[in-house]
Amino acid sequence: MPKVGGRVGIGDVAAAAGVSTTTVSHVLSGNRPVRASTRAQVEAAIRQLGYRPDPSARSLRIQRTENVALVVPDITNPFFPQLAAGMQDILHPEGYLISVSDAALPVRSLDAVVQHLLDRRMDGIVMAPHFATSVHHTRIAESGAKLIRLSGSVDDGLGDIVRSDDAAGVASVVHHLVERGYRRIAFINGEETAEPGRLRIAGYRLGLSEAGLAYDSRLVHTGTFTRDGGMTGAEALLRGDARPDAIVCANDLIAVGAMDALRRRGLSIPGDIALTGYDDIEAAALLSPSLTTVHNPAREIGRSCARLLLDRLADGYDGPPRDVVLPNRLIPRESS
Amino acid sequence: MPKVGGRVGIGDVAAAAGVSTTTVSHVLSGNRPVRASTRAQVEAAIRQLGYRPDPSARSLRIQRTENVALVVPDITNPFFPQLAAGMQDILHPEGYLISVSDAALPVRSLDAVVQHLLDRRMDGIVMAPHFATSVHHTRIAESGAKLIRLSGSVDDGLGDIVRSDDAAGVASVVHHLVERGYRRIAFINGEETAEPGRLRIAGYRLGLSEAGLAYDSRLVHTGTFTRDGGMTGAEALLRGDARPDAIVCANDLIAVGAMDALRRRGLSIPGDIALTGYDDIEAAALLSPSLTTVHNPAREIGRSCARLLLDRLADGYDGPPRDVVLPNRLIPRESS
DNA sequence: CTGAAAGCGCTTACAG
DNA sequence: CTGAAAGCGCTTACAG
Repeated sequence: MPKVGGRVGIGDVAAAAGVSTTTVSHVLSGNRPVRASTRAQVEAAIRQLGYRPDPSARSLRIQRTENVALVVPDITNPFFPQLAAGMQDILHPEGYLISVSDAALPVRSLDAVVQHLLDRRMDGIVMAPHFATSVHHTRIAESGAKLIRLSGSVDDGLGDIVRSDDAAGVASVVHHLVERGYRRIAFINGEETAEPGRLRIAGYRLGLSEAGLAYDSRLVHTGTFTRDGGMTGAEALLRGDARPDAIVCANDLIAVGAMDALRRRGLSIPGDIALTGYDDIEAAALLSPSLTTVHNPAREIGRSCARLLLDRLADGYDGPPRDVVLPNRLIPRESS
Repeated sequence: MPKVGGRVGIGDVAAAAGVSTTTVSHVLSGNRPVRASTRAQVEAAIRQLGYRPDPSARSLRIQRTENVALVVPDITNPFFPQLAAGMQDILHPEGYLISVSDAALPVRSLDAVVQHLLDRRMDGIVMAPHFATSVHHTRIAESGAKLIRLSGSVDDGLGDIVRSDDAAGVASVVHHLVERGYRRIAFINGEETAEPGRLRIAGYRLGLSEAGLAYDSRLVHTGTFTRDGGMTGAEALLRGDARPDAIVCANDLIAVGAMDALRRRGLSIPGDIALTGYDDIEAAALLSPSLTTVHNPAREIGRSCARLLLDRLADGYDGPPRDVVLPNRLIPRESS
């Protein structure tokens, strides 16, 4: 029975089983062979006493916390919970705990969040914020924590990268539209200063050229990744002298805004103009018509991050940073 | 300068400042007065050596981890990330780390998740899963971890409760419709076996009676909390002999399904029939017409949970469980 | 106002 | 195959 008024420790187990704490420890860890009969006695004592190892004591001794952190720019953006769920799929069964930190400016600065996590001696950190700089990455790497990022280049040697192939995703939308018979395919982009903006317009151009279609700058409008951006963009395209028969939007929010504009003009989707988005937010399936889009494999990205981390944390991988690129999936719906 | 090849510990600081580790510790904690000049020397040494306390050593000594866990049934449901963000608003500045665990069946059983968190010696646990039983709550409370729940009764003495007032929320929707001139107000519910189902229909009846309107069972349809449920429910109401002029839905997904059904019949919203939802999911604002709904104060709930936890963890509150009820906010939009 | 020392509960080199 | 003992880096009663 458990001691009154005190946690049962490895010493209690040892006493109950008539062995040393050393042996108890080795039964638990499997780090060295233990005679079967001894092991059985120890295991019986553990069960009987309800012994549970103390993680702080273990961490102090082994100099690892077996804690992993996920830093996101905005936990409220549905992409990130999916990422977290994917990480849990892999790391939970291995006994790792995942702390999620939202570095939402201006409430919490990324500097402070990173410092906090390093102070807490996280074994691994997955950095999702797009505004993270090499300063942050360097600080993490120097602290000894393993680093995984969602964008950037592997050349700095600071850690592994996992990402999805946005350009290929947009290109697959273009192919889908071409197959459906559309030829005058327009593109409404968000900010081109952002990485997604650059990658997605590149995908649009790639898709066109693969389909043998010419790039026509009159069919391209650059704005913001918002509903307003989509409305403005669609109106500009409809007023222009090169009228599109399909509009590819750089994200779903832009597509919602474009849908507003088309509806106001009395145009039918996809009858008069086809429309596509990117991201597959929840609303994409709920709109009428439902929106053709590309599903970002957030959960899969999370799983990959976790596997790369585990390689380094548990399996002793210590090679050069790896760059994992995951495919995106086209989700055809009513709007195209 | 930091020792080569080793973490700088409290002993290094003590040596550099020419004091004992006891004094260094007290400078850090403020647990006993230290002469100003001594403190200054210690602080200088800390800064110079870049000393950072080791949380495992501290936890081992003080028998607390300063870790808090949030357990959710599905991190992918947008309510829960908001909850997590609210908790962070309060707990991050206090130095607490928040681990998020998704007890999504059948992948991870709640039993296993709870056990895992207790093994990790969490100081506090916020339990959101609706399928948590008193067995789980009892195990948590007995382990010494502080428990906060999002539903249930405070009478079991197992921990604090934070919730929003769903019944009042639905009642406020009914009032809103009555003010707008609607009188034949129908209700489409989800499963009445679920707590939200029970609370929301209660709110509907409350709203009616407060407005002096009679309850008419022909205006009520019970189904599931899904888009399909809404479609089926709306069709049944439209076929019935008591034709409504407004439909209150027990959640936004039901409202989306009802919108499908109305649209198919060629009915205009809100011209022919007004429509409202509950939850304020992202899609509610993106639909056309945008959906009048009730915003669940998820972030505020998270903040309240964190404050109650902090009361018990840091401020020594040890009184009886508290029951915090937060108001919901009506979001009037185009559909009503 | 300050310090010497015990001890939190583990893991692991060292020894047999 | 097993054990005695050191030590991870802190905090805090005890003493002065």
